[in-house]
Formats: sequence, structure tokens, C-alpha cells
Amino acid sequence: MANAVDQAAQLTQPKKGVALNISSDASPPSETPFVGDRLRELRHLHGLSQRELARRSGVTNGMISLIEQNKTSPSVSLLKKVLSGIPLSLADFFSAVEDVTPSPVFFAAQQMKVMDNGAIRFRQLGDQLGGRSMQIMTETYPPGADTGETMLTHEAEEGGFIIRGRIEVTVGHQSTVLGPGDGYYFDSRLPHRFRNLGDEECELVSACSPPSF
Amino acid sequence: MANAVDQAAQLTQPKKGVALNISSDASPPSETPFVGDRLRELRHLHGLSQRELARRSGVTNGMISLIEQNKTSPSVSLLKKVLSGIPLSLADFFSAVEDVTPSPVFFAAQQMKVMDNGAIRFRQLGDQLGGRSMQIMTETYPPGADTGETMLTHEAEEGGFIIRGRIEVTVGHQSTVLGPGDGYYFDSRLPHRFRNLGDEECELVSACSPPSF
DNA sequence: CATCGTTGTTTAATATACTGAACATCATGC
DNA sequence: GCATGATGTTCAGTATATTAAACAACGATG
Repeated sequence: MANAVDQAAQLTQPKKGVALNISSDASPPSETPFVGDRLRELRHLHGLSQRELARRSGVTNGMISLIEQNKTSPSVSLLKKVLSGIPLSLADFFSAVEDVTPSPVFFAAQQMKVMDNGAIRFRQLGDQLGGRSMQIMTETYPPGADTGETMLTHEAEEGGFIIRGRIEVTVGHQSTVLGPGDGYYFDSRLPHRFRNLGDEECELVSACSPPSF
Repeated sequence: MANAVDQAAQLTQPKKGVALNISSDASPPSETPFVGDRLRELRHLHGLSQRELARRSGVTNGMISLIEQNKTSPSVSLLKKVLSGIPLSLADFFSAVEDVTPSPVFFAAQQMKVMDNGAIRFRQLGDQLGGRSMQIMTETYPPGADTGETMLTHEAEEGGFIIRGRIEVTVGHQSTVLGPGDGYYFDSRLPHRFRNLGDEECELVSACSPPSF
């Protein structure tokens, strides 16, 4: 397949030593410039200095500097050593070329999205979950609260821990009453239902992957 | 900080080729042996000879031979040239065969796997998580408990809610103290650390997708 | 101000990657 | 038998990657 292109490419082979222009005046004998760019980005993302990464990986800081400036193309062997200090696999290093800055963000504290079902109260971790792989919530069921039978069409898994109170969990045709410290885990496509049969409030922490809404 | 350690470390630096400890005797100092293996496999898969691949990629056949015997670790730049003759991207070359085996099953109640870090106690939801997409746990940190800096090489996301007590969460170079009702969410590849700085036990519910261990 | 302790960059020396050309084998054909 | 042409390997020479140590610049001490 497509060897006309290949033949054309051969014509452009830089012959070598004779025509070497490199070290003369300017700078860049560089190839694969994305390598240095990505390394620098990753290093910053992890809050490491060149020397700190050097110490962790057993590579000299000068080498890391040269790589990041694309003044040299590291051997696979050395690059692997460098990445071991982050740490990151070669596969991830090269695969995430497009994945440069998207989802991986950190946040904490109480950026919660509170939703209300009339009876049941949800506090979702993070007010927007675009691009995330999980949806984590606390769910509070007053006495008598009932989700009714819930069905999801898309593929997901769901689980959680009971924090306080008791609640009846029904999945498929199995039914159990769970209390503090108990947990559940099931395929979201199965019909499921949560009911607080007791006379005290029930709270649980749940996680769903991928997010359901 | 701590340069006595650094000085000590310098003493142990393997000076160079002389002190090579790696392989036995005959074999050269090869690292990343999978590179040569994978290249040879791919070349055969495409029905190419070393010389044919050399011609297409503009790299000498001798070099390809050396790489495939793991007698040298090619520069990223050269490896890219070689792969362009197949053709194949660096990302595809390094992307390992990650088998995704989905088998979402249902279970409930208290089939917990309790683990112990010496200080920190984990209660994992479900005693086996083969094929599951999430790992859900309660984690209990006694006063003073500290995970140390934790890093993961594989791609994952992680989040949780604080149930009781307070805990310091550090992700990348950001740090926050969280209390009951607070939560966190981050990319697991970022270095992270949990420390209980207070004098009362801290409990939280966490979820990780995909499971980390 | 001087003196650390960081940071990233650069430079001479050296180890090693890389080339070009040879070597070694195994086929095929005459 | 000696060719010719394919294969993969090895070798000397050269270009380049890599090291160790210096340099330059910024902040925080005191």
C-alpha cells in the first residue's frame, strides 16, 4: 500500500556528515520536539524541579534541561529512566499527546451541587462533571423516602457505603436491608430501588462510573 | 533541604561502564529489552526484512539489527524514523496490550476485604474486584497517620467524602484540610498524600476508577 | 550588603548511538 | 564448482547523547 509516497521520501534523505551544517551558528538539530515540551509540562504538573526529577530518576539535571529544550533526542533507555522519576510509563508518555490538559484537575472542599428529589437530598462532589469518569455523591433519605424502581439504559456500575441509618436496597429481585458500615455494588442496568423503611434518616456515600446524569 | 543525603547518594554513583552490574558477562549493557523484541515482532508482522525497513525509513540496516538484539537503546528521534517505515506511531509502539475484561456483577451486604497499612485501615467493598470498574472503600486514619507521597503510573481518577474527623489532603503542590461533608477528586497520576494532623480519628469513603490494586 | 539555597542553563570530557561497509550464511541458478 | 542475491550480524570511525561540574539569575535569609 502507498509506496509511491515512500519512494518520494527517499529522495529527501539528508546524506550526513559531509553536509553537516548543524553546529555552525543557530541552534536546532532537534527532532521530535514534542518530547521536550511534554516532559517539561509533565514535570511542572507534578511540581518537580529539574534537579528533583534528576535525583529521583538517577539522570543528571543537565540532561533533563537539554531534553526539555529539544536540544537532544534522548535514548529510549534514558527517557524511561527519567519517566520513572515522575513516575509515568512510556506508553502513557506517548499516548497522551492529545490528552495534554483536559480532565485531570484537582479540587477539594465543598464545591457541591445539591439536588433535591422532593424527599431525597443529593450532594454531588463537584458542581460539573464534564470529562470525569466517576460521579460521587452523598445521598440522604428521610424516613419513608423511596426512589421507586429505577432503570438505566447506559452501561454503568454503582456502589456505596451506608454511613448512618438503615435502608432497604433492592436490585433485580434481591432485597436487603443495610446499616452503617454495610455496602452495595451492582450493575446499574439492573432495576434498582432504595427505600428508607425506618424512622430515622439514612445517609450513604455512593459512586457511579461512568456518571449517570 | 537535606543535602547530607545528596552527598551520600553521590558516593554510590556507578562510575561508568566499568562498574556495570547489569547483565552477566557476555551480554552488553542493554536496557528496555522489550523495544528490540517489539520492533522485530512488528517488522515480521509486516513482512519486512531489516534492509527493506532500513530503505523505507532512512535508517541503516545495521542499526535496526542492533536495536532488535537490544544491543543499543535508540534515541527517540531514530526510533520514530524507524517506525515511520512500517508505518507506526510512537504511541502505538509503546501502547501495551491492555486487556479490558468487563464482567459487571451484583452483590451487596458486608463482603468486605479489610486491609491494614500498619496505621491506616481499609475496608474494601467486595473481596474481589476482578473486572469491576470501581474500587470503593472506607479508610480510617488514626491521629498522625500518613500515607506518604503516593504515585500511580496508570491512568485513574479518585475521589471521596470525609465522614468524620479532619484530614490534610495534598495533590500535586496543592494542600487542603478537609472536614466532615467535604470531598476531593483528582487524577490519581498526580502525586498525592493523606495525613491526619489532628488528635481524633478520621474516616472517609473513597472511590477509584479503575481500581488501583 | 553578603551568603545561602534554590532555580534553569551551558560547557568540556567521555560514553554510546549511528553510519557505511564489511563479514557470514543460506539460498537459488548456471 | 563459482556465481548472484537475499538474509541478519559485526566492526571501525564519527556524530551525538550523557555526565559532572561549572555558570548565571532569582529569592530568601540575617
